[in-house]
Amino acid sequence: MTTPAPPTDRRRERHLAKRATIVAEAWTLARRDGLAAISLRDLADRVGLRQPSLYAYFDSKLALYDAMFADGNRQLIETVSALPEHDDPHEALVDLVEELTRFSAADTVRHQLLFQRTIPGFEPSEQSYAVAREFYAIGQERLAAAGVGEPGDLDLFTAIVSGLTHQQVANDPGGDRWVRLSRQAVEMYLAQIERKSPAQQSN
Amino acid sequence: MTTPAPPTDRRRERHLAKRATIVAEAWTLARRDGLAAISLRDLADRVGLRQPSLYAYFDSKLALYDAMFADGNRQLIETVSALPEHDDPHEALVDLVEELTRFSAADTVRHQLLFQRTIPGFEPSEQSYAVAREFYAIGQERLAAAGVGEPGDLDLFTAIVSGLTHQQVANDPGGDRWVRLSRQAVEMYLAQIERKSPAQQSN
DNA sequence: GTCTATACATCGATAGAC
DNA sequence: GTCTATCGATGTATAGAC
Repeated sequence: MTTPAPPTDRRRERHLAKRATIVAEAWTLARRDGLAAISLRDLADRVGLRQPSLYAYFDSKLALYDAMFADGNRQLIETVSALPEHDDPHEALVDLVEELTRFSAADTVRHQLLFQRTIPGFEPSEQSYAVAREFYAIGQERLAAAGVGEPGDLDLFTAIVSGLTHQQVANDPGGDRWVRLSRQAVEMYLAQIERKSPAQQSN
Repeated sequence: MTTPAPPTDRRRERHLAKRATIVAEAWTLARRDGLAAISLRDLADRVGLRQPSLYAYFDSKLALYDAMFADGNRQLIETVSALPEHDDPHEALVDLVEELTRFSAADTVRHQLLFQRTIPGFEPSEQSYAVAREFYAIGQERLAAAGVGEPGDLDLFTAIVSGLTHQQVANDPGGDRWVRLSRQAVEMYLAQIERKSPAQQSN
């Protein structure tokens, strides 16, 4: 996909390290100029290379976006994995939603790449998409712990989360206007689930 | 902003008509290649002009995006204005949300330009933004009719609508997976409002 | 208003030497 | 792997004829 793997482990390690540096610098550039406005010449300069040399690490600009997509999703997994354990699955869900809204608010272009289809021609590769699915599975787990499993209920939940994050990013980039609504949104959602099919427990 | 208005009404009319044609063709191009991938040379070809002649209608590419932004918002206002009247403000709200989700699903790039900040450097002009505010006012009116007025409650509502539309566009572009959830989402929302501050009436 | 012609800077991408 | 050199295409803009 990107380039034939170098022969020795040493070389391979160096190669991957440099690749990571390039991706990190690409995020910086994207934050400054916009995601679609990343210039490969600028990027190369910032990592001590000439523009054509980038092609030793990425087959194309879209391949760079793909690496950023995978990277952003790994950050997402790391972030939600670091959340403290909770006995109460409802509270755990509130924590999750608040954290996701903060995560998006913290980096507009990251949110843009991960959750919006905005770069013409870009579609995540199978490998990168697998990382995204891994995150989705974590969310699904938390929902299941709160007693939510119906497909339609899951869709409603993703809509709520995506709505909070999107509004936060679009209308209050630095702030917490929609972060503060996370708890209420989760309570509203769980009440709706409960209303539809009352569970036996409610401790 | 764009070009000094032609002297006579006849000329002005022609000018505006051609401008509208260009904008319409720009939408077609955006749907085919992506919003950020519109080429002014392509666009000029499609309206029977040479590329420099486009500058008789738009000062820059960003000015073209601005015209598209205003155009899309006018379509939005037209769409929600065409909704049938309703005695029940709750039902009117359901209709509105369903229609908004359908509207977004019907044209991904239009949704992208209207509701996501995706084009580097683009920011709506004051005039274009006024059209967007006009639409927002309509929505606010409908909400007020349903007894919703608190700022936080409005924010929660915009999050729900933006979530439904975004998920519909991103994960089921041609379909109605989230359109079908609109009614449930509105009922969930109104129940939450009612729970917070029970109203005197409930007819 | 529209054209031809032209200019400039920038861009992603490739060829080929080392 | 990295370089130089170069390609074709792009957006932007202007001059000047008609």
